[in-house]
Amino acid sequence: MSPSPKPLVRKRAIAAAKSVVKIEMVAQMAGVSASTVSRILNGTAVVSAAKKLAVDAAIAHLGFVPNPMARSLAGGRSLSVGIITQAVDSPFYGMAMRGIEVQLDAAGYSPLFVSGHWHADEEARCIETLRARRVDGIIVLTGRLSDAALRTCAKTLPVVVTGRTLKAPNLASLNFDNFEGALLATQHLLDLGHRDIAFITGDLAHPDANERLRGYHVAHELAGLEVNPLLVVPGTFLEDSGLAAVERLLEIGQGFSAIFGANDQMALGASLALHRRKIRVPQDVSVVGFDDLPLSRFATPPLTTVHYPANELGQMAAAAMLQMLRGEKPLTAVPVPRLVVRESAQRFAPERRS
Amino acid sequence: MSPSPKPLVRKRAIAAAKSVVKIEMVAQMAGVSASTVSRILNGTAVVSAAKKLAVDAAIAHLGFVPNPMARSLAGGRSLSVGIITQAVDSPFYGMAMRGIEVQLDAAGYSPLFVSGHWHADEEARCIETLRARRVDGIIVLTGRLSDAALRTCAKTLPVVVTGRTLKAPNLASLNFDNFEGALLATQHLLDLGHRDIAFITGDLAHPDANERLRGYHVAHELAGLEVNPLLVVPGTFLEDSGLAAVERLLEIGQGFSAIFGANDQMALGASLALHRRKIRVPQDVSVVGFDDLPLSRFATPPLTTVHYPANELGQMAAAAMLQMLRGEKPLTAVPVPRLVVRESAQRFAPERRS
DNA sequence: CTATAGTTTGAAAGCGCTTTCATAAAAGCG
DNA sequence: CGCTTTTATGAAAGCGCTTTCAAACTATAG
Repeated sequence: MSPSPKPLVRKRAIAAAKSVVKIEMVAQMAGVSASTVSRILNGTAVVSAAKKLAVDAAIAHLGFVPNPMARSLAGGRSLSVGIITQAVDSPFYGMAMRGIEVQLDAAGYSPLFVSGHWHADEEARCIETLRARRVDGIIVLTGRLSDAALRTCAKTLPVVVTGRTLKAPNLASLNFDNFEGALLATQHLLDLGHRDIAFITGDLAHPDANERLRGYHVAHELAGLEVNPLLVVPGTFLEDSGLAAVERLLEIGQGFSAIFGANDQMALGASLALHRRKIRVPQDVSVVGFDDLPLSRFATPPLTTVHYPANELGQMAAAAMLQMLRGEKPLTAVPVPRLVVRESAQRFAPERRS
Repeated sequence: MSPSPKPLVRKRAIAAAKSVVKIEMVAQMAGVSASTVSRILNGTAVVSAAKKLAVDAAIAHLGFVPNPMARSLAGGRSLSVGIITQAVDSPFYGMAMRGIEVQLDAAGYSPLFVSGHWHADEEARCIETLRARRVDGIIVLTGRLSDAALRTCAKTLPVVVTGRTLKAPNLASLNFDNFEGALLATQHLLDLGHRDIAFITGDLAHPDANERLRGYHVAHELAGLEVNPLLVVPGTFLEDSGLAAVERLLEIGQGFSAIFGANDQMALGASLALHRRKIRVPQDVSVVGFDDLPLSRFATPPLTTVHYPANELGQMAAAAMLQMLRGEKPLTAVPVPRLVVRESAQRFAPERRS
């Protein structure tokens, strides 16, 4: 046993041929210590102007890019935030994701997208995944997670959630006013003279769906009208459920002059059902949707719908997250609903079919 | 200067109240060294069955989850792969992303999505971003990057690219047969008796767009027919360009009995233009698209289109990447195109408008 | 039985940063 | 002007893992 610890200067076999620039090299070139470079990089302390200049030059010259893994490990933050979306392949969530991406990127954070597919337990698993990846915060786009679960999550990480209103420490909620939107849409139809307005609900396990339903009801109330319960048909937010809903309505012989779908996808499905029965939109029946998907503008006919500012909402969610991460109080104002009038709804004309 | 290095045992202030389980704690509980735990975690070496059992138990008991940052830093791999997509908010890329996500996840890798927005230089910047994040590989979904740029990139990282055929070391390309798909669609229209088939091209800066155009041409050739160049109208892959294309055709009085849009979005735009002019689809004019977007099934009328297996393609791209990462030769077989016949195209009936 | 090759295991050296602690230099004060 | 307070800077200790190296065993043979 040789007590003299021989200076084992060995090299990792892994390090690829092209060695990346490290902070130490920058330090050396600028004639300062690594600590100083780090301080400049993070703005953690005051550094003399001269040294800052030298370091900046060295960084530029060497093309140094700090290794995020090392930073995270040492700094205790990962500079990434997890996004729980419901479906990466949904146009709707896609827009929100885009908004988030833009904001986060500007602040040097990376988004980590995972999808929960509308399952509370899958979302819970997503949270675990994200936690394992050591994200600095989590943005939940709507979803089925219970309020309690979110609160618990917020105990250890800042959380931003959309699609519900929830007050809790370390948690911000951005809720688009679905009620107001549905109110607007229903009133539009009412204003056009429609009295028998069918409503295809979304999945009622979902707060959004309930709020939209409520808007439909309240619009009637405000107009002093009764809602015919037979005109309210359940849907799932998917196209085929809109189609099925209309077929059911037609089957039971329930008359209606307009349809309000709780989202565009169902409204489009409903349109197709009407088309199949040779019922014209909007001449025979008016159709209104909710969400304003990009494609709705180009539907046949272009769909009148409530604009859902998914992109802005995403941006705001990200902004709120960044604020929380900086220890500020997050802003939670959201854009107000706006009806986009296109061609799928027109004034009620009595000479329609039953 | 005291030469005796006093044993500074200080604690980080950062470490939150709830300390996470570390590998050392597992080691201690299992009565082995951290090295052994690591070896079991990674399967890097043979470990006696007894110890493995003890360690597994300890891991389960403590709920230990290795810190990916530390792993990456020490191991030299980040266990993440970068995906350059063109638009996170596109239904089309969304499906591919979903496919990628699934595959990667199963292998313990994380996807890192960035979008290039159809700009070569923006994509180049994306590559830098990803490289800075130390991804282990890059998947490029189509895009405008030059072949040369991709080859260069492949020198330092495994690359998988879709939407083009490219042979290079350390690079796999998965190319869906757009030509064959367009051939199928055009032949379908030809078989239905159509002779004046308008074609709305995609953005021709794009290989896919060219291949689809070629399919349109070759289908005519094979049928011994001439293509009327006036029937080929440029588009951009976006809905409004499909609409504009049809309007142009109508304006110059060019007769046609069918339209083949280089993607569904344009085909849908075209349908709307027809609808506006009171031209019925498919009675007056047949319309065929390409891509088979989820919504196309519910268009009015449901769109006949070429199915683009975006999800499968995404899965395959991810699978190929994982194979490369493991040092295997990647499989690059892709699904063959398939025409989905729905209701927007029907047999040519001469009693149509010009 | 002792020498030799083959296995399993642990100690310790990093991976590339951040941050603490200590020190040297600069500044303030009587 | 000596002495205390305040900066600016550097040395070095981790962050939580992986991996090398060598030591401790075990099995195989001479």
